[in-house]
Amino acid sequence: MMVRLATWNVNSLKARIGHLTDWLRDAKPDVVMLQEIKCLEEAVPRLELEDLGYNVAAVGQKSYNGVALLSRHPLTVERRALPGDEGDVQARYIEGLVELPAETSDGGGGGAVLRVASIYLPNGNPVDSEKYPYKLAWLDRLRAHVADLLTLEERFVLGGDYNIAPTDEDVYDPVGWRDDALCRLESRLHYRAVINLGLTDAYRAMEPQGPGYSFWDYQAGCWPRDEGLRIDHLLLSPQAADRLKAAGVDRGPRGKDRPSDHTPVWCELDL
DNA sequence: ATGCCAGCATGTTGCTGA
Repeated sequence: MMVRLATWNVNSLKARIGHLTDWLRDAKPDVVMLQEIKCLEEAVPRLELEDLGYNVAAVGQKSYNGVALLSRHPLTVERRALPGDEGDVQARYIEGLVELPAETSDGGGGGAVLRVASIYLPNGNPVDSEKYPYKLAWLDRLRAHVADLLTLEERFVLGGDYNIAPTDEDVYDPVGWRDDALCRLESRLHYRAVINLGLTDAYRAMEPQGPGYSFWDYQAGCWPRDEGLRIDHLLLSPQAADRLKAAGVDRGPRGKDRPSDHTPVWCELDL
């Protein structure tokens, strides 16, 4: 069974609900990780999503941040925050289990399970503010949690806006962005420490040459000039990466009227 | 060196984002 997953920073779920439902009807993903829903959990337009066949789980926050999971299959929430700092109140992490239909079982008798998470990693700018150490600490906490998850030897997909362009190939102007929190070496080293535990970047694994931009600033005509960055990623456990069949970026939603500044990144797993 | 755009709340201006 082919399972389609996608991650999309919608930059306000309320403002983007029309684009989101249009895209869900077109792309028909099984699981979607959303970021920057910018609303409380009770303000999520649940019925419009459920009408399209999705189960919905969200961790919300007024005005800022906020993450959600959508799944066409049964969904249970495992975590509503990234472990490692009880004092961190920003809504940036939700983790759940998706129960796939029983006929996709690999022999265990029951249905197969896929663990998924939606991640909104701190931006970190400006780098001389307290926001930058918060970003690096968040990456360290993520590394510790991924290390724990890997001991389970499960299939999992951690999708989200990582606010990291992993290499210069992922930036339209690497020199201009060299000292930015999304690109600077210290950020990349902390991110690579997560990847190097054994995760696979789905897009880069399938498209070694493609620019794969997923974000274009609203300003300065970045979209028409294709001046983008690849900062939204689907990171796969080894057991999920073994099943990776395709990955890509869907630029369609970024070209619409009143778009998010990000566009969906997707992958397909044969589970 | 700054603003460029967009969304939101503290709302007709300021904060935040990337």
